[in-house]
Amino acid sequence: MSAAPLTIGEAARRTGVSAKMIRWYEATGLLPPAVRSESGYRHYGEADLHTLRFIRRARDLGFSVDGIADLLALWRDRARPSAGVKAIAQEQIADLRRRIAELEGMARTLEHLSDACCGDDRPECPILDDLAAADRAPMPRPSRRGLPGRGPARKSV
Amino acid sequence: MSAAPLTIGEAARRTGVSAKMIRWYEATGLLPPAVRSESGYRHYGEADLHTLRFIRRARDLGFSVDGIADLLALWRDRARPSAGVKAIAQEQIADLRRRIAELEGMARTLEHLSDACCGDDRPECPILDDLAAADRAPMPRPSRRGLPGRGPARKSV
DNA sequence: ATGGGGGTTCCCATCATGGGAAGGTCAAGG
DNA sequence: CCTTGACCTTCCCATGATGGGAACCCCCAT
Repeated sequence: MSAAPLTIGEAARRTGVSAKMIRWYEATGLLPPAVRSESGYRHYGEADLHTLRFIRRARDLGFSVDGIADLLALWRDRARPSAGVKAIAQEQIADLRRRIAELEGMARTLEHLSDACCGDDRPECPILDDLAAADRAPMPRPSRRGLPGRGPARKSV
Repeated sequence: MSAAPLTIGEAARRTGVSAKMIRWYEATGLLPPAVRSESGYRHYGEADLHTLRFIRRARDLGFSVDGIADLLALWRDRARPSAGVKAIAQEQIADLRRRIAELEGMARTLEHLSDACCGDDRPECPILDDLAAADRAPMPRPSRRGLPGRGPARKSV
């Protein structure tokens, strides 16, 4: 057994987690410190690759790093009750549904406005009229809490 | 006319844009430098409030600050063709739809997994089994490009 | 032995937002 | 007049997950 230890770049290639992120996960405690060669290179074995793929998959399902830490702990505890895992998953689902609903609301509003705008050479524009409408209640901003949202924004719309 | 000039806090209260953000919008050029009193306090008039409400509304529709800058420019240009505005709105809609589809995919997958997990005292858990499945292709991460995603993440899942 | 590819650390940027410190200003009340 | 407290100013820092890049070290193959 004990396959040849892989360097971080190789581990990155095989798991789809970038070398940069592997280092970061280690620095922030999501991963235990990797074994080092004499010269300081990190080395990874099969078990590490497994963990990295787990992380990668969880990220793809939208879990935050904190959530993944919880999942990893449960994963390593072979006696865990599945109820705990299911609860985490359902919180995540609820979170996703909340975010979807928020975006859906925005999209629908914009679609209405866009449909009402003829989009030709003339300056009349219901979209701008809506944005500029002065009669909006200054609601206390529905608190953006709980919207991870991943990924840097596009450069410009 | 010329109503009494408002302080930044008052403007914030009336527009739903926090004082902090008003200063930041000014610092980054989204807003022109505000008029100052002798002692350095920023003062805002009706036109400024109007602009701030415009910004607030656009943020609520998910536009990035860059997008809002474009919209503001069009708004101020009374001769603009509405086509430009409509194009921006439709890009934004497409962006929202893309993000929704991504989240929807995650939610559906998780729902399948969650449904398959009995969530009791026993340790068997299809959710963890899926996350741990080793046979995943290390696809080059579907490039998170173009997903603004607003708002800081929740503290922990 | 030399070159190139890849490792290491450290710093910086993103995007929109809030928290907080240190210090100046203003209006109301004693 | 002076205090008090609310409000303003600027400046720095943190968030989350990610990438970019510099400066430097290491290892293997020609």
